[in-house]
Amino acid sequence: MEQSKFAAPPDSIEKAREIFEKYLQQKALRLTPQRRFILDYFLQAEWHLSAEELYQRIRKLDPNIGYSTVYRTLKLLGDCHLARELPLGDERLHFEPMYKVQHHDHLICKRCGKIMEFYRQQIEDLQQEICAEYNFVPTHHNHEIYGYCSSCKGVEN
Amino acid sequence: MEQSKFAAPPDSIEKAREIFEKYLQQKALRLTPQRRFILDYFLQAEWHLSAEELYQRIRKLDPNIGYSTVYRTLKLLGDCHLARELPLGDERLHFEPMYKVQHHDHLICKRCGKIMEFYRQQIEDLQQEICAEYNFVPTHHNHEIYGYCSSCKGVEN
DNA sequence: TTCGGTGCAAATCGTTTGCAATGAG
DNA sequence: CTCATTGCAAACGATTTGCACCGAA
Repeated sequence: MEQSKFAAPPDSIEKAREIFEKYLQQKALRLTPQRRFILDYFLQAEWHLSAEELYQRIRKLDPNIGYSTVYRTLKLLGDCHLARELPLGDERLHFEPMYKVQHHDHLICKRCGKIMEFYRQQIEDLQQEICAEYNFVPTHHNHEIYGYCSSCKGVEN
Repeated sequence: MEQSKFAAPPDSIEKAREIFEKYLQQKALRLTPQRRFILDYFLQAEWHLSAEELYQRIRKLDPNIGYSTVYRTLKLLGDCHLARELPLGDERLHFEPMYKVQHHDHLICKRCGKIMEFYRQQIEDLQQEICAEYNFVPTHHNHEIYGYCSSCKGVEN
């Protein structure tokens, strides 16, 4: 029974590292200092980041880590469910660390760009119900609601 | 009260044309043969299309319509809610004609690419409820569930 | 007659990839 | 030792834009 989406995220950095290391071993991949560094930095991020943002921040701490390594590592983290890819409406992909966070989806203001998080167990349950009907095994979902936040909804244009 | 998302889609090509023409007039934009042609072709599409697909099909019927005109017109159609932008997991954006179709969201198989449509009034209602809580005025949403369809769920890899 | 629209080619921009050097196991 | 990984720069692919001509209003 696949349940990656529904498994609780790791609640300690150590546990997350363990998941990553197991994943690498299983695929006969190597644990490099760069990968370890990116994992640690990413998991401690307070919020979702674009690859670019992550790269810029990491580069300040260690200028020897390249752009492509960040991209490649982010993909690995996605594969082992330590990162979640989020299409948040702009042209780039954002990544949300799956660490100590409860699953949630997003409300996005089209005017000021403000992003809020929401969660409804009922919606999660209904999705399960739908999947069962279609005989579909879900791994993850995207759910974003676009519109205008309280500060922007009256504003002209 | 904004309700673009919840307004019924036009149920005749004529009504859709009217919406488009009103929109253009209101913005002091011009109704060109290209725009008319793209509108008509797009609305009759049986399903969501990428800009590329739309361009290729239209080009067969009228080789004088350019790539950029398709993109620009699709954006206009999005603005007046005759097209809905869909991020379906691949690198490109798809556009779904909002014509005679009931609103729905998508189940996407990560292995074979099959796309199925689902709809649950309860989920729509819950979204409204969430927006009310956040004092947020929704215009539209994306909701895609990724996983494996019935034919793919047992398959190795 | 006036500007907005068009097609084309070039530019953008996020992301991916080829490659020679590096280093984890 | 081997072969996965790295950083860099070049490549890619979807989308956008500058521009000179065109044509809707």
